[in-house]
Amino acid sequence: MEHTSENCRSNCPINYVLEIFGDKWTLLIIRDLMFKGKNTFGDFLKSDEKIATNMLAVRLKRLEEFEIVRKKVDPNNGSRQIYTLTQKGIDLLPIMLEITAWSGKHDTETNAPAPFLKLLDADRKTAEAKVLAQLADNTPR
Amino acid sequence: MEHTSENCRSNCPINYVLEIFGDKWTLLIIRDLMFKGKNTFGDFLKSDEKIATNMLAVRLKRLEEFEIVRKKVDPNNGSRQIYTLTQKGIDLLPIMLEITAWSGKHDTETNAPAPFLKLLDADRKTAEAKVLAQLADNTPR
DNA sequence: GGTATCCACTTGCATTTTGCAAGTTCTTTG
DNA sequence: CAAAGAACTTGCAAAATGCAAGTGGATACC
Repeated sequence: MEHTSENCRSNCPINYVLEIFGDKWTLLIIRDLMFKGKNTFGDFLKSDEKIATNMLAVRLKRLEEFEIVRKKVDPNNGSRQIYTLTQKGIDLLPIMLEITAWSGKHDTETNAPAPFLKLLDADRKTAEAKVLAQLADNTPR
Repeated sequence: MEHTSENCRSNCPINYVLEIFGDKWTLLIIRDLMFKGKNTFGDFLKSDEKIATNMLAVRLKRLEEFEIVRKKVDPNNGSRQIYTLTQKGIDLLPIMLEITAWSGKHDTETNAPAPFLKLLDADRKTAEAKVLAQLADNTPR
């Protein structure tokens, strides 16, 4: 999806991510792909926040259009689609980690694991590498 | 504003920020406060994205409720309110910088200044300090 | 090979949120 | 004391969201 004067409000970098992620659902899909090892429509549906099927379908389509997510038929099961992050999607990791750190600091009820928050605070780069390694692990080749 | 089981979908850290910033406008106000030296209702209205007055009023109220923004009557002009970031708001800076870097990399049309993107890429901490210094400068005491 | 089941959507419709235009109130300024 | 500036508020149409039910293409089971 292109980002032209007809369909965008400005070329501000903050606005650019708002035009993609400025809703209550899209970023949850990224979270599930990035941290939870989820990669099918059914997986995303099972998350705590209970996205509806129509919302999920529209959001996945948009993420494909922006080339943040790619889908392929599961070679082991032709009725199953497998979603994966593109490099552009993987590049969101630092944003996701900063968000996690901020919520970890300011939300008293956060369920972010304390050891991970500690690692984040101590050494952002190691935390990043850890998530990337885990991502590579459960990504089907 | 509290974050209880009645008004929140989960205690996931990503979800926590979505419940506050999961719309197309709220983060633009933070941007204006953080990077553009804006601090009044009228200032925010003038931004490129053209937020409507009712949206802006509701968003500012919410940001106050979450203690991300504070308002005070301008001592030099009693009909003017001055909005400032709380510490919780200032703590959003790393998120904002990662967003800027991501958009700078992936949006070919971005208007983020190239020298700043370069600095961000080379040295996140210095970039952060620069913005903080500039913020302290134009914050009325 | 026919039936049931799983999975990924699609559709229809009620509810909520957004967007726009036009006030209103309060305060300062001349 | 009248006019103008600033910060909202209100009303209403249009769009987005949320929920429930339905569809269509694999695969699995007998």
